[in-house]
Amino acid sequence: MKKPNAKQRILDTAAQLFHERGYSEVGVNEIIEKAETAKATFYQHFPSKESLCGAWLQWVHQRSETHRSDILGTSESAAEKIDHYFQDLGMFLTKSDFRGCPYSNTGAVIDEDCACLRKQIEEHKASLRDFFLRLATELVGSPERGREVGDMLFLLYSGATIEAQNLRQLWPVEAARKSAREICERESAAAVT
Amino acid sequence: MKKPNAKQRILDTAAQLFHERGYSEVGVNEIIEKAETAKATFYQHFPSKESLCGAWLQWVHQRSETHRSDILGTSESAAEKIDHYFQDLGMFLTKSDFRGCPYSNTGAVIDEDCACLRKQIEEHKASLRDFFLRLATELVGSPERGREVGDMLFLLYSGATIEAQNLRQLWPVEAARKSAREICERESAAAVT
DNA sequence: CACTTTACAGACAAGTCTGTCTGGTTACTT
DNA sequence: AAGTAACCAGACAGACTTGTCTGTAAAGTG
Repeated sequence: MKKPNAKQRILDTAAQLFHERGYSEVGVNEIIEKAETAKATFYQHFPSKESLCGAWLQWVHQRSETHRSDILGTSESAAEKIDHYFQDLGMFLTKSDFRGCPYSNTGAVIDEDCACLRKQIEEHKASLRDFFLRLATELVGSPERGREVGDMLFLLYSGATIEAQNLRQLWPVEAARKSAREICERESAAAVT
Repeated sequence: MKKPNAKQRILDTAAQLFHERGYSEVGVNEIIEKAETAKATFYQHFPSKESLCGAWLQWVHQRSETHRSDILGTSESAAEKIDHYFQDLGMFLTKSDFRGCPYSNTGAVIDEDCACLRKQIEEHKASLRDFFLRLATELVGSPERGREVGDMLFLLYSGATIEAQNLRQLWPVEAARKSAREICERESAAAVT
């Protein structure tokens, strides 16, 4: 159980701290201290704190993309996959003390000219939206209706995430999940017609 | 057109800056400079920056409560009131350059021990949820079903707000509005039965 | 062995942050 | 006219911020 190299340690530590308290509330000094490394080493690997934030968000993106494609790869029905995803959200939020979406939390504190980070947020959200769009289209058959239902699920998911964070409670996720299940039932029934 | 007193100037300036860039990204120095007042005056009226934040959130809460009770007071149907509220959200976000909910944005950057601010967030969200709950219950008749539909609308509203902020685009609000309209149609049709 | 990469410790710069304090000025009220 | 409350300018403390720089030590590679 050797400890990983400095860059990885910095990234791991930053991931934890950024997620727990938010990008703007964590300083480089704290990160290197907790990562047990030196400031020179930090700036050898990351040209700035902002670029570390970018690396962190990319890492999160990769994880969540993998998670979604794992779900898409199962033999479950579209409705089951959607339900599965909401269930996992609940587990994730419970585990991480109700700190919600790293992208939304970061987007709320960076200024307009962090174009690179903004783009990452945009791309992540587009990918998440697309996930729901695909499943909804599979569910209802029609692409037009699929887009509508997909966006609805996407917004329910986002709303549940942010309100669970605000209230430090799980019920928004459970309410969203129940709503999603209801939508799936109705839409798949309508699709048969 | 005399300029208002110092306290009001500080509050107005802080309201603008906090909303534009977020609580944690705006310093006391900038506030007093833009409000054209002195630091001593600031601390004469507000014991701390945090208490100014509390005053700001309270002010926002009052405005939004008034807005909601204005809507509730009209002669429109429940479905029209809900649609009205989503429409107003779109106008608000467009006007304020897609900076979303002050409460969510603040909640993402304050730490766990700002109990006072946390409570304000909780209360505001409870009041917003209650607004949708009342309208949904009016719409569907049954309180049980009203709670479910109300929560769904609440989460759609929150999701639309946060994603419009993340993407700097209006479509999440329009999608949520359309979904809400659909829900209202269906539920009120079901309620007649 | 020599060379290069990686990492370390930490001083330092230049600025920011919140909050305190001193002292002086304006304006309203009695 | 005297007194009081509000206000203002700004120095100051003490801690924090990101980022640079110097110099050293260890580890892997030819």
